[in-house]
Amino acid sequence: MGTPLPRDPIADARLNWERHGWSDVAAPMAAITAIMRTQQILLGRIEAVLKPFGLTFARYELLALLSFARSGALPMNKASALLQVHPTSVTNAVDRLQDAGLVMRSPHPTDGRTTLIELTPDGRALAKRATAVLNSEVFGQSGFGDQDVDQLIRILGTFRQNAGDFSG
Amino acid sequence: MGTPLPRDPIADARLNWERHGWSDVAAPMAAITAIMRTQQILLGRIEAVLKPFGLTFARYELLALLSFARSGALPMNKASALLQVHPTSVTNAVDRLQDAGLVMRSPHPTDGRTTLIELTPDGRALAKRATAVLNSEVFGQSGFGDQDVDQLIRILGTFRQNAGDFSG
DNA sequence: TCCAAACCCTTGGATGTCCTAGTATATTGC
DNA sequence: GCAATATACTAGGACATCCAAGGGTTTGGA
Repeated sequence: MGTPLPRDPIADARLNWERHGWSDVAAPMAAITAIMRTQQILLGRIEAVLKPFGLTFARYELLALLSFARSGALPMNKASALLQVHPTSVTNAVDRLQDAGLVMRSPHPTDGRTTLIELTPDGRALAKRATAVLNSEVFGQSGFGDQDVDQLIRILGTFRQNAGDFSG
Repeated sequence: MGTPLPRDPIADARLNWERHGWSDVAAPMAAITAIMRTQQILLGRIEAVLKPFGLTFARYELLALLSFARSGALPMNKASALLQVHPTSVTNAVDRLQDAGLVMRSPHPTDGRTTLIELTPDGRALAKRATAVLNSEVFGQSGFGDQDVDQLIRILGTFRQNAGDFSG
């Protein structure tokens, strides 16, 4: 995985698609495959930055979400919905963050079914430090031009809305 | 995860970034987060289509790659490089495809270190059928406009090249 | 020639994601 | 008021990914 390939494997796949008579879907296939690969690269960069903090991307996202909540606490199901991940994934992340002393579980005051996730002072401080490094090392050096960033936000925003992510 | 949110969570995150004085990286943060989420949606669609075939995306990618190789066989390390995944992931995928009778391992004729992965007739037939459904159900209904597809291929292609994926 | 370095694949361990069930609590309808 | 339904979280299993380490093979310099 270290050495660059002499040719773009996705461009090659697109040519293969066209050679097999699937020209009508070759371009979207290439675009979708490129999204998959780009996500993989970006996730790798993010995880490398977070590793010294003992965080993974999944755990960081939860910490960041909590740090933006006014009370610093959210119900599990709310976090699951906002992060767009399966409830069991939130349970998993909370388990580990709790072991690390970064969040606490507390009962919901009126609904006995609901568990609140609450940021500890340590968790809030770590979220702040991790965000600062992420901003400077990843988001500030994304490698996308300003106009391309705007294009991505527009194209992927439309896609996510059509996919039913949000109604906005 | 079923009900659409009333607001775009990524747009909200961008507003939070700006409110905290990180306006300079708020847009790339939103673009990168959107890529992560879009990948998640697309992967879900792909896996749903492949499930009836007993395939996952990782295993399908390997089958498709082999079906485009002239001899129908590739060394493990070649497959790892072309698919841009860790060698152990290829080992894992080959194990399961071999159990399903879709590929075979065979020794390299001249290099005793290398193992060749070879498509069986069943594997070749399944790859063909799965690709047909993927083309019609996913790539043919991507939800991206033609111009947006071209933009994505351009933007992400540049990004991947700068990230060292290929030297092309 | 010969041994160390490089290379290739596999195993074992850790993480994360999802799915299917199962348990506990709330709400609704009769 | 009590049973039926709905909701919220947890437990266990299947997969995929990566890293670290190990054993076999090849290559190249001393």
